[in-house]
Amino acid sequence: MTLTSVPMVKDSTTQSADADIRVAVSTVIFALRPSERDPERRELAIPLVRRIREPYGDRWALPGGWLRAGESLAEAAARTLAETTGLAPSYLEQLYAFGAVDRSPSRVVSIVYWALVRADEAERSTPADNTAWHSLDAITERAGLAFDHDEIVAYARWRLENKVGYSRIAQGFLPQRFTLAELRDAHETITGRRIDPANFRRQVEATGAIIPTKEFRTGAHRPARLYLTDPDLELAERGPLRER
Amino acid sequence: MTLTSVPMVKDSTTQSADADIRVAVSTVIFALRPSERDPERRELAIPLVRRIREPYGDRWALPGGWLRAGESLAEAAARTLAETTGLAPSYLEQLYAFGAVDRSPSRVVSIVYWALVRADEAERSTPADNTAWHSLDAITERAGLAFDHDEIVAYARWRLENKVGYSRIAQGFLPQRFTLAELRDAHETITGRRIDPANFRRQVEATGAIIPTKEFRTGAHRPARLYLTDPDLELAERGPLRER
DNA sequence: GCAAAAGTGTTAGGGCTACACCCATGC
DNA sequence: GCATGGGTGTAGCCCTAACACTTTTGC
Repeated sequence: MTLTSVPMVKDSTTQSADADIRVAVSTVIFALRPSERDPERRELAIPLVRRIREPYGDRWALPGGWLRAGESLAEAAARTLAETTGLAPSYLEQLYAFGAVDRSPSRVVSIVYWALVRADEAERSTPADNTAWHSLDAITERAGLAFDHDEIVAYARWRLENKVGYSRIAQGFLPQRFTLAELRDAHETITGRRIDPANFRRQVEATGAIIPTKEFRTGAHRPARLYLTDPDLELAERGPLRER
Repeated sequence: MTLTSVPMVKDSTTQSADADIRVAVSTVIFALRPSERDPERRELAIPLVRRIREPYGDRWALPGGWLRAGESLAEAAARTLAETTGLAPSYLEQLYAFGAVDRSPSRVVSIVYWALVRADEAERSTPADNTAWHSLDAITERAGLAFDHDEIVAYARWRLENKVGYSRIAQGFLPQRFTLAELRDAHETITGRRIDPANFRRQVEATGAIIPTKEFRTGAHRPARLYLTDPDLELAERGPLRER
């Protein structure tokens, strides 16, 4: 990355910005995808982009780019999401702003977002060049991502895992119509814990977050009722923020 | 935060960041202070700085400043906190990155932190010039802060109110030694709800977040035992993040 | 003694967990 | 019919809210 000398404007009465601090936006894009070892099981995965320049040339990194003058932070996140996966997110939330001095050779502040995409869309998506889905477990085991992206991914995973416990975001992984078993499976693979099907059903029904249909999914056993996500409810409480 | 007119510099050597996006750091610094109307009661308050330049000249704004090349985001927040109040925070956490295109005449991304300072320190502090404590209720009623700072303050208050319900942060408002009534009063003024003293006592004791001493605070009635904050416990769970 | 806050005891209700049990389907 | 997941019932446990009651002080 080239450091261009930008005229420092020192206001005599105030310290102004150091002009060589740049703003990037990156996104951790979660999907539930069939595991490669056992295609019957699903696992958390995110798309990564292989870097072609220094620093960290040839390493995998989070999709992202420089913030442009005319776009907001969330717009920049949605843009890079579309550029790398061709998808629109079912959920998008700011994760954190990372600004340690030594996180990059030049001074970069990264505003990181995290997003969910639906399982069916993620499978049909055609990732951009140099982009591939990576299992979260593999990333965590092997580490070695560019910059501080290993830490960022770990933090995003922690946030997802927490939030799935007190919100409806798990529904952001599922297609429009889904069974309770699919929703439960999403919870189980995200948290890594077994959930009692009976109790899960009652808890989810009590929240009113899902709408029963009259359709059933037929399979090897007793047909399971299909549900819809209530479109009037946010997947997670956002408080007084009005982003976008 | 002061906005000076800086020459637009377009970086021509790389199609990289638009060089005229600048990074500021601001902080919402909460304290519990005696109410002006009724000094027996305490209320939430934050220090604000009166702007002396356009835009928003003469308006009140959150303390902050430009991010400097050699400091991290949290360091910048702690620095402006010390500059405006002369205090060190008992708790400091990143709130959110605000980056709407039109939030300032020039393009500014503000990384906002929120902090707590202890009541006894806040009363002894000598705010910097053009700086004064403002009751949160008054800010919310009157609105009229510079930039999008009304929204930022509202969001910070929401975060504080939520977090006090599932963490120990209320202790960040209190001096080293405090009574259970003082801790309960902090909870009550933050949430605006009455709390049963008996139940509150048991719940707090059960968490092990406070250490009973052998001292008592004597007053008009039966003396109350003094407690200490357990220094080995964080005031709030921070997950895998290792800021600073 | 009286008022008021500090502190303890007790009980009812709700939610969660574990698990027994019935239902509907494909094979 | 049998295996299996879909779906219902239920009892114990813990946490919480509500509130009665005792203790200790200043006045």
